[in-house]
Amino acid sequence: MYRAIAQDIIKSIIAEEYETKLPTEKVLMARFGASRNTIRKAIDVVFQHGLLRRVQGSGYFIIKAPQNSATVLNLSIGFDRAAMVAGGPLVSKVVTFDKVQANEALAQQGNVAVGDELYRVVRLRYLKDALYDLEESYFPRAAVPFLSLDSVQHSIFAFLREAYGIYGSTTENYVHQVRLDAPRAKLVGLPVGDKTMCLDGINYLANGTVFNFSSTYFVYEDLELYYHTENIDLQD
Amino acid sequence: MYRAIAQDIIKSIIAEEYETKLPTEKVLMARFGASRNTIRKAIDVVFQHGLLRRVQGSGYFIIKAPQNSATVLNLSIGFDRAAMVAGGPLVSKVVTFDKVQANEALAQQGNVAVGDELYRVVRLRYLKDALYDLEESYFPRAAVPFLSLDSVQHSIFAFLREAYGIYGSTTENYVHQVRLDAPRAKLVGLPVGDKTMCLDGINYLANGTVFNFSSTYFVYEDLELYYHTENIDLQD
DNA sequence: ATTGATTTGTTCGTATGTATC
DNA sequence: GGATACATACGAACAAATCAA
Repeated sequence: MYRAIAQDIIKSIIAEEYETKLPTEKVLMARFGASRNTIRKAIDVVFQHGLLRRVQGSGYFIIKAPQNSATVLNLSIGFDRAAMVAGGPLVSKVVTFDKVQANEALAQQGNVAVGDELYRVVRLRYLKDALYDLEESYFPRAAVPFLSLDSVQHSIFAFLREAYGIYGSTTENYVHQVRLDAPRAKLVGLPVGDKTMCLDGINYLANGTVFNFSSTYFVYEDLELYYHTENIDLQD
Repeated sequence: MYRAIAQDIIKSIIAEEYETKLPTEKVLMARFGASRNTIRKAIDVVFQHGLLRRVQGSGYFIIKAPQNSATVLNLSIGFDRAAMVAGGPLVSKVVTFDKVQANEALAQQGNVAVGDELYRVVRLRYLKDALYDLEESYFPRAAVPFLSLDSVQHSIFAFLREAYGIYGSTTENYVHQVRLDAPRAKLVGLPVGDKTMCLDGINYLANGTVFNFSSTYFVYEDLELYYHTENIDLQD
């Protein structure tokens, strides 16, 4: 229920139905026929997407800036979702699609056991003919029974959602800079040793198992990763 | 109440009082003498700090990895807080401390009006003699009445909290790569044009006004910015 | 393999506090 | 000061996933 309401509110924000503020909780309660607790839970979700700022006694204010764009990826809504609306869908060119066994390094990176069987998908992704990123993605077979070449050419997450009802619940993200090695540099057309912004992510199912982990090397010019945090006053 | 409980739970996690799981809600209710809703609200806070993964029917599992360290900044707990425990306090060398008026670019960056009076603090920060970052920070005088040179040499946020009860409620963060211009390159000792990871942040008070915005250029080797997201299933 | 107990997830109602207008 | 609007807290009930007997 609160998910649907949140979804609805987010759509309204994107459609710019509200100028600067959300309607009051009271109004939303009437509109959606839900209790105050449910409305507030829904607003929490919208807030966590980085779309709101709240002021007690005044209201919920819409944040204009982080609207997902070609150069701003709102990671608060999840990388997969962010990448889907970044000024048009990304086009994937599959470089590698095979199965590998997790070695020490991969096991460490993906929080899985050494020897686990993994689908490996390496893709170059383009936004309107401009190279956007290089994505090296792994899917443990224990969690993902089957991946087709076709699914891998489009949105893998969308495929998993539709085919298996697999949906990520939490993601751990690490942003850092990496000096490109020769093979990767060649793939993205940058000099060897170039400092590139990289997002490492681990995606968990609701039951706590890893169904995906990946490294994404960003090439696109002037790209910004946006996210939003709430600072609760934990006086110590 | 839920803040204090959250604080307590976080301390316990850091002190490694729990092995892999949190006690059940029932136990926590008894321990803190609070209702289930309040306990769950507190756990939400801990969760948003990126310290937990939750599994319905099973429990709350502690995430080991993102423990703040010298090379991992957990931004889910707020940059200021993360920087304070990054393997020892950072030592600041103040480069500039003065008052300026917001020009077009600053007004844009900080979501303030052109002409607003700003404290400007530029600092180099070190971790055990190694340069950690270059921080260019601005504090609108409308929100921050006074800053002393002394306060600026230590944790400014701690000073604001203690002196004025000023506490940030939400932060908007943008991570990107910047090619260093000559003055900045000289300050940090990197080549001009070097691609450097930069964190732009805007900090808001609970009443919605900006009390700080900043750009932080990271120099420290192998630094990773960590954050944690929850992906709510908004089926569309 | 089914059942039953445990544990977290969702939703309602209600009351009171606090900041803003 | 009064009305409005968001924040916090308690109690209760049922749903859904997990786990152990």
